[in-house]
Amino acid sequence: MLHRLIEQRLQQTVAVLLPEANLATILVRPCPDPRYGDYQTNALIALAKERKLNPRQVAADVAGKLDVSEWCEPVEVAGAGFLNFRLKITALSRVLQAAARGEQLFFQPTTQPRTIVVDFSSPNVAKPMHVGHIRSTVLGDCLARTLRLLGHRVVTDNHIGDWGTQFGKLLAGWKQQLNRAALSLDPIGEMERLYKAVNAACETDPAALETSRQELVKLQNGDPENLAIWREMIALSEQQFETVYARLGIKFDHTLGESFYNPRLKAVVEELRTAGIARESEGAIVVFFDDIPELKAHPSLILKSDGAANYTTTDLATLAYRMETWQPEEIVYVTDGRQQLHFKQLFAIFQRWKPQAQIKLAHAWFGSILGEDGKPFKTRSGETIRLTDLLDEAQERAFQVVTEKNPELGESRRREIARIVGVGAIKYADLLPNRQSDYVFSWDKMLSLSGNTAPYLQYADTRLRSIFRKGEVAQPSGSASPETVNDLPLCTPEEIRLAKHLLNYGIVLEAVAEEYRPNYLCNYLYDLAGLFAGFYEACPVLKAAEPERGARLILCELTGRVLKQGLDVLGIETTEQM
RNA sequence: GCGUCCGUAGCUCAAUUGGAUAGAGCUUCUGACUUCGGAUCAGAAGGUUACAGGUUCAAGUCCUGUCGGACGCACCA
Repeated sequence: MLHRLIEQRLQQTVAVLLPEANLATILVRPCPDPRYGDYQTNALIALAKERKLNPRQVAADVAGKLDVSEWCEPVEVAGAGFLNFRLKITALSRVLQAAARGEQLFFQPTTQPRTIVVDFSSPNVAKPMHVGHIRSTVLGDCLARTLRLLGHRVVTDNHIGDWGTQFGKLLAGWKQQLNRAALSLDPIGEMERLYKAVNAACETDPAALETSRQELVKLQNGDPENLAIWREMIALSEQQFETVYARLGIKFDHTLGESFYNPRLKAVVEELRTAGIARESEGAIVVFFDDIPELKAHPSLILKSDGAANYTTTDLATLAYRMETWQPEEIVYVTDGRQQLHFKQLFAIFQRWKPQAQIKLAHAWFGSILGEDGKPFKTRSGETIRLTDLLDEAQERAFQVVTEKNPELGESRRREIARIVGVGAIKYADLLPNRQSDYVFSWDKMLSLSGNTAPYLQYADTRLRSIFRKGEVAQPSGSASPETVNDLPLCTPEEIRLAKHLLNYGIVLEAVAEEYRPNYLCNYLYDLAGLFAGFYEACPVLKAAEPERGARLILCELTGRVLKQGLDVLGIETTEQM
């Protein structure tokens, strides 16, 4: 893309003027304010300060030697020593024409594809998927899609919670008070009821607690009856997961739950013991981090004093399995921020265990879910909002709006549009905030259909498509006839601003992948849709005379492609009508 | 007590990680030609970025302290 070409030329020039400069720091970025230019660099300021030179003088010297006239208007030195670059319309036009010919869509796939495992969603067996799962699910899916688009080999793995102490209570409840009729009607609701009932009993009745403990031990020892019940609970839960994922349009390459790793746990503990990484302490097997100040006060258990493994053990086994199976260069865990300490410990243990491993381990954590009162959104009885209910509500609200706006459409068509709008609104509401912010759950916010929301972006897309429909112009699909695009006049400010914004698509995709932050893409697309709306108001397309008409059609086509692909990366569908 | 994250417009949030005059949406107010779809657009109003210091050409962003909040700190996942 153009900013890269400018950057290369700048680096070449700096290398000549200041031979020992570190060129990796010489970067060209989009200008925050279009008044100053389209792209800028501030690297010369720091460079000059290091050498005790006058920054403005260095900037002026570089600007004097730098030849970017192929792409830019004369370079300007500004402020403390910024260089500002403003694109020539001819250069802009060339990039758009190349895109119209299908050569690229304002980004370049990576030249160094990596294998990246994305671990996300991870719901628990026998529990309803609730609003707490949606953020991991939607974020993880978006990151996986972004990395794939950029050309990486992505493996998505749903590490479901199908093992653990909760099964003691579930088994006890299942045996004592299972209602088969209720189970067939609403399996998750019935299993949740059983768990809550036994859980409540355990708080007052030590005998109930003991029963649950014994059921758990039997399960862990391979008791056939308990294993059969456990498998049935998993099967019922998986049906629920599939239903929700189908509605969200999300697929996993693998669903390997915690239980999958049971056979490997003993070996993990043994290896860590013999390697001297873990040792016995107070009856448990523990890893200490005396040499890591941050973790000094936080040792990590890998085997409880009762001989059972825990979360950390399973995660270590999972990590080892993924290394052996897929040889990834990177693993991204998308979970709640409350697990930060756990992942710091996990990564530290892994580093000692496999010091030769060349892998980037990343915890892409997100904020907690709060209630509308700002207090923690806890899953006490009756307080959970099921994901299925949330989706139903979103689609129903969208249906009312669709019906109001398009009463002439048939119901099934309106339902389909409502599905696309409703699900899109929920996903977007989850992707738009900075992922590290705490998440304030609010029906109105989640389901809002106005403002910076998915429906706004979807609406921009339908208006855009409608131009091609109305004009009976085939929406070119990447191989537009070159002769129609030889001349691409961009005259109005609206056209130019829109065109320039298109060029930055790739920068944003790379930032999303680099920092695991889809909100950059949300904001980019919102700006794109806004610029398109401004263009749409100011610049008639179909009524314009040639060559404006052709140029504007190409601008529409490219905007449509970026918008559609960008929304697709967010996991959001578009629709012809809405 | 220790650690992590945070405090930005009335409300909900951005700010590409140290860049130039801190931006959006919601809300309120004012406008938009018999218009390629008004789920739209143009404009107005709204700020001592919790507070006090410090670092430097430059601080919402980094450092110190204070106040306020959320979360986490060996046998849950």
